[in-house]
Formats: sequence, structure tokens, C-alpha cells
Amino acid sequence: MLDIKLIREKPDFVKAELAKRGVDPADIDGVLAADAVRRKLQANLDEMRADRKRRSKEIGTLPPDQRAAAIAQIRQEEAEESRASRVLANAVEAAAAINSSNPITLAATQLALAEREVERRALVLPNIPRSYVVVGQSEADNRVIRTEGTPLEFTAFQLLPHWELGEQLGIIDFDRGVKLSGTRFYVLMGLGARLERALIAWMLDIKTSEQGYLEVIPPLMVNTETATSTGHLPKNADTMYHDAEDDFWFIPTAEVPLTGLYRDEVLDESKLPVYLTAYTPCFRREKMSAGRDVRGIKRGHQFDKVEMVKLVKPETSDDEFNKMVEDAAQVCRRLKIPFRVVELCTADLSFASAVTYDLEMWAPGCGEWLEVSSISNCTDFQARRAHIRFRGAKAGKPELVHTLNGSGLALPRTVIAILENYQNEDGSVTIPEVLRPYMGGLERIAKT
RNA sequence: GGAGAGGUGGCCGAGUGGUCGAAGGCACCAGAUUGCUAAUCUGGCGUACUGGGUAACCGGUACCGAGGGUUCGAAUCCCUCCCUCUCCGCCA
Repeated sequence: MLDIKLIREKPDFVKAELAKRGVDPADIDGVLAADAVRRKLQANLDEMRADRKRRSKEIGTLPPDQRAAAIAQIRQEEAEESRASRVLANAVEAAAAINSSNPITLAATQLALAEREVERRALVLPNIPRSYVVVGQSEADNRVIRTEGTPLEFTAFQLLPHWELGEQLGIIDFDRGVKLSGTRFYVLMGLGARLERALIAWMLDIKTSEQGYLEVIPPLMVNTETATSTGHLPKNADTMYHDAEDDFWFIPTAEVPLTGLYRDEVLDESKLPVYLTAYTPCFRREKMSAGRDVRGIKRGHQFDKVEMVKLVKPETSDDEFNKMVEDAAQVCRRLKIPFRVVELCTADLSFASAVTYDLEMWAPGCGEWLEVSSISNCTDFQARRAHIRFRGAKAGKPELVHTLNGSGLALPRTVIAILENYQNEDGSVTIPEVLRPYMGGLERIAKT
């Protein structure tokens, strides 16, 4: 969420910044108008309460035998005010929402409705991009920053896509995945499953032993507050699986529980930065992408991912962001698979992000660059929703942290890249050296 | 799922209808002092919204798990819900 004070004080700035991401300036005006109403109701209510407080205090100081008369007089006054304040506050909605004729209760309900309206409008505004992010109209305007390794294109033999390799090797079973669950589900079998497990263990070892992340196994289902704090709700509700009975949301990424871990907390400055990593399955409805990437394991309703999350001090978030990009790149590099770093333009940023770099591995079999990681600096956008703050050593007000997240990496696409880059003419696949210790020393996956 | 206990400030913990934003302690900050890697003393120290001021700051309101109710007045009484703990049941 954006700072409502920023919207109020610099509406033109906010409009210009969000216009870069395609937000209608009228949406900002809508927030402003709702906020103005809210403030007016707040002032009115404060006055009513101050009045009541003053009178009640007076009664408290009165000798008992004089109280009855004072109370009677207040009742009289309130009976008259009740009618007046109803008209004044135009509390039609409030009166309908609750069953009360108490003017203060009505005014408070009216204020609560106004607050909800401000929130409803503010919660759907995306983050303001970092000033240096390229303004673009679509993903076509994303910029490739650099490429590492040489993409394999021509070989002596016909390069196969992973869905053919996987099926031939008996390590990916598409038909049975569909039988078990439906379209966009598949089953990893034998060395396919083993390869995925090896990747998870290897990546987590790098994160925890070399890059300083704390390993976490979080819940895979979270409540509405948690999903709202990362920005996934309310706007992207239709892309998540939801259990209506108990109101659980299946996480679309471990970013949600990891970022939410310290929700509603004030951290000691000395604890920052916090580095977290987790391997989790991720669940996505993929409604938006129906018809896209239907072949293979590139885009399923469930996939595994190793995620990185950082909570940092604001002044360090740009550096921490660069470090996180490097942390993810390191994994690609060690697998010896060609990859490129792409800076997303304003049109392609995710809702909560102020700047995002994608890492894409080359997949020679299907002939495309696969997004295996997306690293974002969400600045204080999520922290404000989640109320994650820190207190400095020199006693000051708690300040919002900056949150960052990135994949380290997404597993199925990494598997695709391995299968397609390491395939041999006989249909076997060589196992990347770094993974062999995690696969019992095995060097090749071959047909059995 | 059943029974009981409980949820108070960054943390611990008093407070059962009025002057309580809330004792006390810890932590933290500032100052004082001490022949010494710390103790002691003094003072300060919640958050949100909001009005005023360039500002340090001053004022108003709210917040004692959440939401309702009773009352002139609620941390305190009543109702509903959530969560934690203990015991029982069930179970990987």
C-alpha cells in the first residue's frame, strides 16, 4: 500500500508515477476524495467524543446525590442531539448497518465505513516504481542487461524439447498427472523426482551455508490477512486457490508466508537484515494464462520453488537487491546453463514491486528463454500493509522495513533447462556436476 | 471435538465501573557520577488518526485479542468470535 499522506501531499507525483504502470489518475482522485470524507467524519466524531468524555468526568467528581440530576440532563440533551447529528453526518448507511440510535455509535460506524472505502480504493493501487526503471508499454519493452554463457542452438543432432525427453526417459508422466488431477498436472517419476529433490537440497545448501539465509518450512496455506499483506489480495484473488470452508489461501509463492513471518512486529535494528529461504510447493490457478504454455512442465498449477526473502533497512535495499540478483545468478552459473538478466519495464512489474529483474535460462529444446527467477524490491509497500517495522538504537519511531523477494530458483523450469541443455544424441541426459553428489554420484539419466 | 484457564505497552506484569494511556520491573535513550570494560542516581521513553507550528513541540480522539451490547461513563460488567495454555478424545 502507498502512504496515504504521500498521496494527499503529492497527488500529481503519485499520478505520474502510477501512470507509468497504466493506472488511471482518476483512481488516485478517488482515494483522495474518500480520504477527505474520512477526515471530516473523524473530526466530527472526535468532537462528539470529547464532549461526552468531559461530561462524564464531571459526573464522576459530583457527590452521589447530585448525579441523578446531571444524568437526567445529559439524557435530555442527547435526545435532541441525536436527531441533529443524524442529519449532520448523513448517517443513512450507518443506521442501516447497525441497530442503534446512539449518535456516537452511528458516527463511529459511519467513520468505519468511510475508512473501509479509503482502504478499498488504496489497496488496489500498485507500488511506485524506482525512478530508474524503464517506462514501457508491455513486456516487449523489457531490457536484457546481460547474458552469461553461450546459448546452444545448433548441434550435430536434433535437440528435443523436455516433454519428449522426459517421456522417453520415463521421468515425467503427463498422462497420469492429468488422470490424477487434470490439465496442467504431471508426475515426476524415478530419476525425475530424484533430480528435483537434488536441486532442492543443493539450492538450499547454497542459500544457507554460503549466502546467509535462514531455512524455513512455512505453512502452505495462509489466512486472508497474510495474503493481503504481500499484495496478493485483494487484487489477485482469482489467481489463488482458496478453501472457502476455513478461509485458507494456498500460497502462490513462499514469498507470502516468508514476508508475512514478522507481520505486526517491531524488529530490533540489530536483527536486520533478515535473510529467509524456503523450499515450498506453489499453487496457482493460472486462469490468466489459459491456453499459454500448455505443453510440458513450464506452467503447472503446482510447482516447487526455492524462495529467498529479505527484510532490510530502507537505505540498504538497493544494494540488497543487487546481492539477491547475484545470489540467484550464482545458481544458474554453477549449473553451467546459459542465462540472461532482464530488467522489467514499468508495465511488466508485479503489483507490489518497485523494481524487478528476471533471470531467464536458455532452453534449446523448446527454443525459448525460461523465467527461472524473478527478483523484486518491494520497498515499503508490503511492509506498510504487513506492519513490519524496526526500531533504531537511537530511540526513534519505528520505521517500515523494505522487503525483497526472489526465486532461487523455480524448480520445473530449471529441470527443463537441465534436460534440454544436457541432452545427448542417444536421448540420455548428463547430470550437471554440481548435482552428482546429491544423486548418489550418478552421471547420466538414461533410458531403462 | 469436549472441559477448564487465560489474552494488558518492545518484553514481563499490576489493575473488577469514574481523575487509567494505564502502577511496577526489564530493555532502550539522555545526563550525572564512579580509578575503571560495569554499577548507581536523575530524567525521558507506546502506536494510529487528526488540528496548530518552518521546527524541536503543543492540543484532540482512539487503542488493554477482535466485534457488538449495557451505562452519563468500560481495561474492568454482558454477548459473539479468534487465539494461546492445561486435561480428555481423535489422529500422521
